[in-house]
Amino acid sequence: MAKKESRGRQKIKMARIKNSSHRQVSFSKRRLGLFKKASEICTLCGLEAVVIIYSPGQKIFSFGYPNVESLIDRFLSRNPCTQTSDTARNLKNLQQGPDLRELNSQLTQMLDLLEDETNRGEAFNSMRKSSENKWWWVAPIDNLGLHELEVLGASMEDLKKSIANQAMFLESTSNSSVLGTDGGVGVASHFNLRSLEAKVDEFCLAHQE
Amino acid sequence: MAKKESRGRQKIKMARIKNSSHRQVSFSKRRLGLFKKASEICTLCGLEAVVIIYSPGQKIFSFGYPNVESLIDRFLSRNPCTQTSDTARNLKNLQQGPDLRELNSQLTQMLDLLEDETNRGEAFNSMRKSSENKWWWVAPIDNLGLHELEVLGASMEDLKKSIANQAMFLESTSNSSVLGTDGGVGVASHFNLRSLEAKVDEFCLAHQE
DNA sequence: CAGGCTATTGTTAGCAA
DNA sequence: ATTGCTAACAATAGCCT
Repeated sequence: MAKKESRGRQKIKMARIKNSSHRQVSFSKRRLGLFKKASEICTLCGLEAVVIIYSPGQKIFSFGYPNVESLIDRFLSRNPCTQTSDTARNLKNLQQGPDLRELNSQLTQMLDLLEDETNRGEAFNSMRKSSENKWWWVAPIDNLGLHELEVLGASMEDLKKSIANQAMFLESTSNSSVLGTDGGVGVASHFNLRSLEAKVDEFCLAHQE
Repeated sequence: MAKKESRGRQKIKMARIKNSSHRQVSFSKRRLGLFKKASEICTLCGLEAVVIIYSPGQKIFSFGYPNVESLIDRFLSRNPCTQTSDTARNLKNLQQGPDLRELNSQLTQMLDLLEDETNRGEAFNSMRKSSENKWWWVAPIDNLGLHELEVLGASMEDLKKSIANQAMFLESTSNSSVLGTDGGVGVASHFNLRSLEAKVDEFCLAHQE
């Protein structure tokens, strides 16, 4: 029995990771961690929060509870440091979330709950009551994976009755110059949290009409 | 030798904490934790991020690297789902950070570096090179503690030459109806990260003219 | 390149001040 | 309401598949 003893983490040095590959990995992992933390503080403390991450590339990752845009809007309204408030107010009127968002939010919930369910299979019972008025939301900066979204959305309907809580995170691409021309050509959308992706994928295929 | 064995955390249940007091404590701690995580991912991965938290009260806590508003602005610009983009563009022109911000940012850095310095006293040596083009910033939603800010700012100038890195977090109140009338009456501004507050306080008093 | 694994470091409830 | 402490939990860097 060989003993593996040097596989754990080492102390991290707080500086930009030089190795691009390692940096990317760290980013992926930590992004999820950050979003999870945000999710937790929202749930535990019953408050609203937004996290937006701009990757060096063209991707924007954002997480918001209950909704990214409304919170940003509120932030602008509350932030009259510049002449912003006026503009922000106008913004407010225009700012109404499409329906794609809602779908997405439900998707989000499902994915995460699915995880919990898979792992334990009963914790969601008590969640159901307290989470009906809460909606985790992951912002699609552009149109994002409308493709997969529809697929998932369909199968989701089946599950969403019994699950609702926590958060999941979604990536959206906004390659404004490479792939997106006018600002409406979302590309990639990955859903990952632990091993959820695989499970969800199964589910989707199974529930596809 | 009395053994204290039941003082650690227990498994947290992911639901809103009923006890308002506990919830507040948890919020304080977790908020710092979240900001720290955000700070870390920014530093390690060399990217930009924003975190905004809306407490149930009137307070808004926000953290942004390198700058909250510009990132939010960018978010809005990149998010043409509604007719927002137009408005956001206008917003862009108006949005220029005052100078108060800069002061604040420097403060921020100092505080954190101070911690590191206190703890180790030499790690900051290598930081200095790589952090010159990075500015951690904590957003004052209103005008925030202009009071303490000035006091700190003064003493800060003395230190800021030798320190620059990481992030610290600042709270700003936006009691728009209670204390603020027009949107220019910030009130509280606390700086905390571990035991920094005390140290900084000392420092400020020492350096006050 | 994404996921699984695990030793380690990091975070944080519960107390007490 | 924030901080220090400590022991539990949780996140994750380094590896490997």
